[in-house]
Amino acid sequence: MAVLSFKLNEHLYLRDPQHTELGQNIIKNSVNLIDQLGFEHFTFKKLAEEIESTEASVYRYFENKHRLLHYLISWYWSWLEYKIDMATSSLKNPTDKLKAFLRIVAEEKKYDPTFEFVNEDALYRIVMDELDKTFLTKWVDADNKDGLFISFKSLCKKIASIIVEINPQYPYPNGLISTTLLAAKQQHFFAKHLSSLTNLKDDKKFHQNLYLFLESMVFNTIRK
Amino acid sequence: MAVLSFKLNEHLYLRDPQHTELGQNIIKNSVNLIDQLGFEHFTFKKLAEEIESTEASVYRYFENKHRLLHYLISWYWSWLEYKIDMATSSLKNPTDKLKAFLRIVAEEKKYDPTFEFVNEDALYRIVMDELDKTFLTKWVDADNKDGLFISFKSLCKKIASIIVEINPQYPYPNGLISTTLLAAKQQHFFAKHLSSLTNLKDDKKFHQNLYLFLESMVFNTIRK
DNA sequence: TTGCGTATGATAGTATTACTATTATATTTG
DNA sequence: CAAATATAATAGTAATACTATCATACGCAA
Repeated sequence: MAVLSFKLNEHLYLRDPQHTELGQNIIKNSVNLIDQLGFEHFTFKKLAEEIESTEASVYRYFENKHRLLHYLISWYWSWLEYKIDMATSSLKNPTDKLKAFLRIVAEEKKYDPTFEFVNEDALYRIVMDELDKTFLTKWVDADNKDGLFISFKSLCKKIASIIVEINPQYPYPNGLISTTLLAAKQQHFFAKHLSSLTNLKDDKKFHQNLYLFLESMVFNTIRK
Repeated sequence: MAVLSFKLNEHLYLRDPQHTELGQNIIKNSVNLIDQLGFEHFTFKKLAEEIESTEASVYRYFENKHRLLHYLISWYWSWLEYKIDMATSSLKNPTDKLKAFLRIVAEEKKYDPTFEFVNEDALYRIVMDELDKTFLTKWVDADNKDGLFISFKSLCKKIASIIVEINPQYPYPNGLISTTLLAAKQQHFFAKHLSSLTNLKDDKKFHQNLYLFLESMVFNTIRK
């Protein structure tokens, strides 16, 4: 079986976790632990206990837990971009491409056996709950210089260029896409926890309705 | 001079800070300190040093710093709703009302002498940087039960009802408004720190252009 | 086979944080 | 003046986010 992995920015880690067993264990179990405990209550100590290693060993892979979160979320965006590339490569019409993009953003994230050591639905929940913590810190600018956000930026840029294809006059393609990506996870969060802030319900039809919400917003906004 | 104050949910505090000098000092200086240090590096100890009081005294007003943040942000939403009420009360046409709302959301927040003990532009920066930390925690559901989010919900609800007036067929008024409110502060944040995620520049015309971005998104999305 | 480098484990230690508790003092109110 | 209440002063605790040191185990090259 072909093994697919993503090349992530080197500043995300001290030692590449994809190359060693301990590294893969760190990734796998940190996804599960952060999902369970929430990022604030997740510590390298607890992770070390879980994988029967030591705090010091984890610190040899990641400078701190914040960078580990960056790593996981970058992985998520790379994975999403990969899925979007697969879905759009055969399409010619930019409108179809944009729809395919929205469908993948809105769809349910399920465990994908292509990546044995990442639990995608847990990772999706982490993105939903913790994404903003990667940039809402005093280190944004430094992190940005280190290139920690390139996965997200790359995805945004790609979709923005599709919008430009559809309507070269629309002046805010990047803003609209970043808004759309963040709205997708916010609406899911609100459906779960603060239901009066959304009209979507956290039920079986959620992903379908989220798609309709995003589609109407994006296509109406950019039409000439 | 008339003194205006907002009635905020009682669960936000242990002792109402608006009633005492120490309380007002806590509010005033916590706004400035959080703005300077960021919420993570802000502590009650540092605040106590600043106001020449003690940690224990601050804890008599607020259960913890998280609730204090809730308090400040609830104050902000109440203030915004008040400004929107002022601006829209004389308007009959729901389209005009919605535009007035968007103008206030997008406009620059300046120091307003009506509220001597809150520095509104510092508070706006806090909202921009720290808002999401009020709900992205393991206590969302408990906090929600305590009513800590009513200021934000109340604002959302009010604006959503204007959308319903304009187009009763549009199915996602609440989702669109929560998206708009969050997009406003996200785009400002991106303009400042991650400029490739927006098409707006953090310059003098920022607020004007943010208005145009939001207006085109909202009005195009809801039109019949 | 020896020896070397590297990855990991074991253990200890530190400054800071987010509190809780207790007691003393000052101020307000009845 | 007495009683109630707010605040100050001080101490203490468990957890966190690291850093440092040393020992061991493993693979590989001479």
